Amino acid sequence: MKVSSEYMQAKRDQIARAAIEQFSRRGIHLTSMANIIEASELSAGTIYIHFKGKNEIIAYVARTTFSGLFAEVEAAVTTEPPPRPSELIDLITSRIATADIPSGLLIQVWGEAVSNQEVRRAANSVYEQALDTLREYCVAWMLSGEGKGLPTARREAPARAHLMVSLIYAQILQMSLIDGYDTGSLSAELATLLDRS
Amino acid sequence: MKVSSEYMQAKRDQIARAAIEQFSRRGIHLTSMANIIEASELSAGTIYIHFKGKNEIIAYVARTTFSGLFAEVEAAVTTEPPPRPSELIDLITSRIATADIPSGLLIQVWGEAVSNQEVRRAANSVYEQALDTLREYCVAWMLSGEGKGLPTARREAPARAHLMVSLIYAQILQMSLIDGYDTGSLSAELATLLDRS
Amino acid sequence: MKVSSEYMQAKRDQIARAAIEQFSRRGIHLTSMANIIEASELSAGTIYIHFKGKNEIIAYVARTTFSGLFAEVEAAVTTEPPPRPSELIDLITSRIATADIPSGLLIQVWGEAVSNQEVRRAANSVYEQALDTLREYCVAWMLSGEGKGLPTARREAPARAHLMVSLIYAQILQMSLIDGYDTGSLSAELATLLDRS
Amino acid sequence: MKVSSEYMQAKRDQIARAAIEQFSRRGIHLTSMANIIEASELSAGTIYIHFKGKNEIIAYVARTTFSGLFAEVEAAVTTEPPPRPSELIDLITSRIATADIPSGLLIQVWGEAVSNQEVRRAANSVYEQALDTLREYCVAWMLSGEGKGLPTARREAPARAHLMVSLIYAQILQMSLIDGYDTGSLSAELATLLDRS
DNA sequence: GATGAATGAGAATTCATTCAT
DNA sequence: TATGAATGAATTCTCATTCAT
Repeated sequence: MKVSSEYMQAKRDQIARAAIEQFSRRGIHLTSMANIIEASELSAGTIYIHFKGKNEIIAYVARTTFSGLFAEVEAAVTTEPPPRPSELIDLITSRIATADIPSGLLIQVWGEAVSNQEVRRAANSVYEQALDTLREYCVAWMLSGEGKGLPTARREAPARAHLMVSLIYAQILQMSLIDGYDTGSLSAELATLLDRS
Repeated sequence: MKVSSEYMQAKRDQIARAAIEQFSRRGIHLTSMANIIEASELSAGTIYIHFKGKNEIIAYVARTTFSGLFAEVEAAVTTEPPPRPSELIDLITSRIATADIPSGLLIQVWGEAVSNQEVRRAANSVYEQALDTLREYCVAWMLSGEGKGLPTARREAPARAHLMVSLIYAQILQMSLIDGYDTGSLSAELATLLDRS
Repeated sequence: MKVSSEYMQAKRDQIARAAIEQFSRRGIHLTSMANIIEASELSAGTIYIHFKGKNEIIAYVARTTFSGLFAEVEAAVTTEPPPRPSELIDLITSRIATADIPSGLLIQVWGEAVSNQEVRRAANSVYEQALDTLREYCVAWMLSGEGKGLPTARREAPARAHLMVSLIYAQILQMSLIDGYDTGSLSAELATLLDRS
Repeated sequence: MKVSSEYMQAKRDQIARAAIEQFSRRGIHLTSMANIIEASELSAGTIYIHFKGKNEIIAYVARTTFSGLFAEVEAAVTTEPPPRPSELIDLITSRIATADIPSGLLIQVWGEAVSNQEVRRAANSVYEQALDTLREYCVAWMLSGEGKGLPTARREAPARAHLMVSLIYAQILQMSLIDGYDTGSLSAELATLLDRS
């Protein structure tokens, strides 16, 4: 029974969606395969046709989660007109808060990365990509928003991008961890620090 | 064979130390009770005399880990002479990097907090304490380091403290997560942003 | 690998048979799941597909045991030609002695009923059924065997049925408990007391 | 530290009382040594000074329970003036119902006797004693109550005693097992059958 | 004799994975 | 490909018993 690879990919996503839902609700390691099987409305055997095992699902979900994060970063930097740095952080933060990838999962996956090499590699890879993307954004912003010259911009952009990544990660962390956390309470401060136009 | 409560506390710590070591190495949920039993050099029964079960160990380790984090924050703000804000973040970060509580455990525990109410409460509680402590530090710094008046300091301190907590958490996250991460690469930037003396 | 519900029921019975055998030999609570697993020639996991746990097995075995007892009562009262009361007790007693449900298990299950609500309910339910069945038998016997009128029969049957249940239970008890017990030694006496035809 | 044997016996009884209470409430095998230790207000070590282990406690409790039963039988047959047979059964039944040995424990101990040789021997021994005592009572009753001659009485007493034991055991069984059981509902019937004075 | 922390074998149960249909 | 009953090693936890104090 030959099936299209679209079909296979759709099944993988169906399983991944179920896993994501269960992982965020119960915790990655408190979610059993039985939980995923039930939530996906598939059978045990079918899951194992599409994934080699639970570890592969975890790795896939981790990559999906990181992709989601990176997609928001990229969407934010390409917004027109270009947002100011503080607006960009707000934008990313608020989009992640409402994304179909629960932000609680991000922290869990970071925790997983500590002892799981495959997940760790994915976390590093996404981190580098985000840093690169924000570096380019910072160069552009310094040129047009702050009126700096290209050499100056290139020199200062890495540190600025690093700061922005840090603030984004910190917002995600606090958003998922702190009950009643107000994302906005950092925004005003960031505006005065980052948006020197 | 009556023993003192110090003895009992020492046993708890012996077990907790073993758990911390195993949790950081293997991951919290990939550590079995058997792993903790072996690492603690105690018997299964003894563990269960001192802890109700694995969940209680996790919660205790989480609280210990958070206490360790808070202890570094407090040690840093009481350093003499008072460090500048960027120095304070450096100080906390570097102390955590070398503390007996592995920083990888902190991230895992944050991940655990997503689905474990008890751990979550502890995470929130430590966060509030750290914020309070940093707020006081910021007021003091603005008065003496920036020459601001008390009303101004009081008004601006919360946002500044929030920013500092965010940066500390972000540093911990990157330190544990990003291979070859250079803590110092953020320091210079922070100095220009935070230390307006 | 979809299977019929008859197949599932057959598995339950296979497990129950193994449990019954082990329970009678070792005692209910001295039988471990490992004993049942081995005797059933199934795996641990399979047992737990078919029963929620040991308690469910105990309850199922209790119900099975009581059903077996009631089946003998019912078989005896419908014997043709209708046996005299003392013959009926003999019949039930001797059938139970040779039934595939060991009579020792009955006593154990009665003991279990003291502290196990589910088993207790089953014991009460079977008792009531047996009493009802014997009451009908007594009415019929008084009408045809003793030549009494219907009102008299109806009035006297409950006490007679109660007496018969008591004697049946007492025989089972002594049969399982007393080494070298001779069931017959009560029969003659019962004949003179009960069979007033 | 030499102590009197009265002291030792008192400790044994203290432990046995705790065990009896726990056994009747929880079931013999669902009672842990820890339960007995707590209920007896002694320590684990002390229990093991006075009993070799749990099995010895069970055996001791079983013997105590059977002794209690036999004591009621004996008390009843020596009542003055001599009770009629049906009164005797009533008397024994009602005394057991209010004795400090819970009747539920009797059934459990009978259940235990199925797979525990020591308890079984005790059960048999008490049964024989009760039978002997009731045989003597029956002889006496037939002589004085029914006006029979000694040879007749001696010939008929065994069967009568057997019947009485059976009825006593049956009453205990139903009393402990059947919710809302009315002991009296058998009494009237027994009066007409047994008290042919 | 009394204590109670320590022991470790053994208990019940779970769960990722397989494979006959 | 899909199914879901079967597997059995691994897991968490308990408990009767011991022994140093």
